[in-house]
Amino acid sequence: MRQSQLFARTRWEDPTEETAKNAKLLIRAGLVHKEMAGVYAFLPLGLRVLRKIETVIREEMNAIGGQEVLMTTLQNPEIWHKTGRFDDAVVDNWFKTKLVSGGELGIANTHEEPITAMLVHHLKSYKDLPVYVYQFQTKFRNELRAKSGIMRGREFLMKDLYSFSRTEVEFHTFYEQCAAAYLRIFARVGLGDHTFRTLAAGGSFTTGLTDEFQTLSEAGEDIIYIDRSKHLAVNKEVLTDENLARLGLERANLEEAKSIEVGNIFPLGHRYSDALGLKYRDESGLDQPIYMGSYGIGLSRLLGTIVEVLADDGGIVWPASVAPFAVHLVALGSSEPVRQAADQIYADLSQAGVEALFDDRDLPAGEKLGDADLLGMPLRVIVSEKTLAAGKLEVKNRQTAEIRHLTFAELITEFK
RNA sequence: CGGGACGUGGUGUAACGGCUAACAUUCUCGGUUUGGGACCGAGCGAUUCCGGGUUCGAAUCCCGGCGUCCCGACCA
Repeated sequence: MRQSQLFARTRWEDPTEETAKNAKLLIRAGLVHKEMAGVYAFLPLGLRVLRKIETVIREEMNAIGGQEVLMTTLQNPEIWHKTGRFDDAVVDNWFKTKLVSGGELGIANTHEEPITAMLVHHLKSYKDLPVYVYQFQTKFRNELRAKSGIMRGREFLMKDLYSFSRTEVEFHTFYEQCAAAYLRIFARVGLGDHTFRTLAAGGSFTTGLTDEFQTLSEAGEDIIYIDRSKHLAVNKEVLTDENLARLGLERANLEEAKSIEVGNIFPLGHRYSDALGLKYRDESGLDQPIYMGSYGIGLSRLLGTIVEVLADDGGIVWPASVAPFAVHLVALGSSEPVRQAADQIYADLSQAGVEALFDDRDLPAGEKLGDADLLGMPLRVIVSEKTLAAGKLEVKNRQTAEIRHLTFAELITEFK
């Protein structure tokens, strides 16, 4: 993409109304637009990151047998009455609206009920199970207080998967598969070293313990105790000797840290399947309850977490897996030879299938280099009088700041 | 929801109760310039968040509302 065509402009100064690092950088870089507190729109570059995160998650969910669907935002209250969760006293952060005819509707804040109710029409026999259904969908939650920029919004994109198993044992097998998939996802988006599977309390969904995936960051809302060698952690809320023993951890090896909850997985048991009448017929012709689990990752929060954790003083640092573009091609100077050479390299990169953002703007070098740092593509490739004279491109790694001088052919091999 | 801070061109700031609300930047036009937020010149851009009050006079003081951020509570 030619940067001269990109409508979203960068800003040099921090927006005064944001204090969170993720919001300051994402707004300055022109990746998001704040609509109101806790509500952020994604601009072209931000959307590209979101789509790449989505792709990573989709690949991992498909690999463990997930089937993707897209449920609705408008929700039928009848279904929710069956679990008692339409009541504002039970779920206090509903957004609701009304039909012209007067009937009340829910606006999706989660999807256990509709997915379970939908599957009543499709799951009948033990032969149909297990089934794993997931989606990428916007959730709306009427938070008392939106905060931390993009991290805790009233509207946000989430991947939610629901598992439907015949037995608790079958459920547990999948639960562990999903936990492993989650660790792969966080590793692939560049947060592997910073993210810990963490034992936590179940909240109002379930009585038992659950697992969270927590990324170490001062911007986090949680306090966890981590064992770095075992790469496991315990949330402060369930830090007991019994739980430590369960995980094979010892207090002496634990380190306290603030963290961001980037994902969670938990057993739902029969709670929703019973309430909504979802059951299956077993081999002997008897009806049996379906054992459910729920598995969530907030994509927009994950995007914000990547910014929080990996950014440096110069701006955002994207891992290659989720960067808007693999290469930021920057032409310095507007002389005809530089222009032509840069155009040619841009065309050649496209030809080679390398996604490049081409800064073809007629701006002073400092501004273009500053933007390149702020936007944070993994590789910055400079074309200038200097590089033309040397006959090689200057290639800078955004994360390590390493500078190399490569021919185009050498550069291309990086992407094979 | 309790507490606190704040609200002035697109952005960032300034202005004792008193002149045409100032400066920088962005943007437009012309010229120059190109390796770390260039230069010169000329322009455009504001109902000072909204409503009410005090006053000869309000961006400024008072009341109410709305909004934004922060702390706490809450967090499927």
